[in-house]
Amino acid sequence: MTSEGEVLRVGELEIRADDGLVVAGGHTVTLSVREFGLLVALARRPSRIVRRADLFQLVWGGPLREGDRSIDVYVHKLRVKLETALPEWRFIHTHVGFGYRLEPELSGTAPADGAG
Amino acid sequence: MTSEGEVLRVGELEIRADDGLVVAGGHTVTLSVREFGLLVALARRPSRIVRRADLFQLVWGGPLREGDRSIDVYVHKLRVKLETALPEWRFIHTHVGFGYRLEPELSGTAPADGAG
DNA sequence: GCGCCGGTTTACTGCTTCTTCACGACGGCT
DNA sequence: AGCCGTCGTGAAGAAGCAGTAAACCGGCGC
Repeated sequence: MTSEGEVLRVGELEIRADDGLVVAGGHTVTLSVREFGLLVALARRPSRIVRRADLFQLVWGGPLREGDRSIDVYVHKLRVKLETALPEWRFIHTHVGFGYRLEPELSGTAPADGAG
Repeated sequence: MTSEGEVLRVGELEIRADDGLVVAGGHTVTLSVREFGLLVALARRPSRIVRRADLFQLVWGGPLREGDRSIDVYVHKLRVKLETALPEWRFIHTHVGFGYRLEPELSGTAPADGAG
């Protein structure tokens, strides 16, 4: 009965893909269906850029229509919730013109990101 | 023998699954068959989300028919009884679109939970 | 037969979630 | 500098889902 199904881990995040449950540092994070789907889609390709069209296909289940901003809106919602749960960390990184990348990174502290 | 059968503990709740008995803080809580079944089904997956279809299968013993609201009704009944027994605590948490999760949580106190 | 009790179904209400829109910031290009 | 495409963000309306009360139904004891 303790079979846990698919469990994705990204930094302090524990994502139970089969249960619809996310735990951040021992606390349960409540996500909506879309938010959760988006997080799972990103978490399955950690540290890699996932194109917007691919995200839409995975979460919404259809082709991304021109002018559709749903992804932007839900990336924002997800960021807010993740930041509320783990203020120290940033998870979702934007790659303009390409897509989004999920990777834990300390916020506030200057990351070794091309700086230097 | 001191074998007590299956005893589930969730916070102040002590659920004697084989006896059909629930004790909350030394006080016995009287539940009907359905209420008890529901509580046991949730208590066997503590801190995890149990889907509505799974709950129905476990408690009612059949597939959840479309439009059936029995689960909602019994979750409500259960909440009322648990809250009467332990007003300080909330046990059953709703995850819209996913299911329910059993976990003791102080009412009124907002945990670090991005859920809004 | 009648009332009680638990289970089931229905109806109404309210909140959550989803979608779309609007405006502004940012960066690249001319 | 000005224009344009992309993304961030807040808000409004619509749709879906859950909370809740009450009606309805069948078994049981009086």
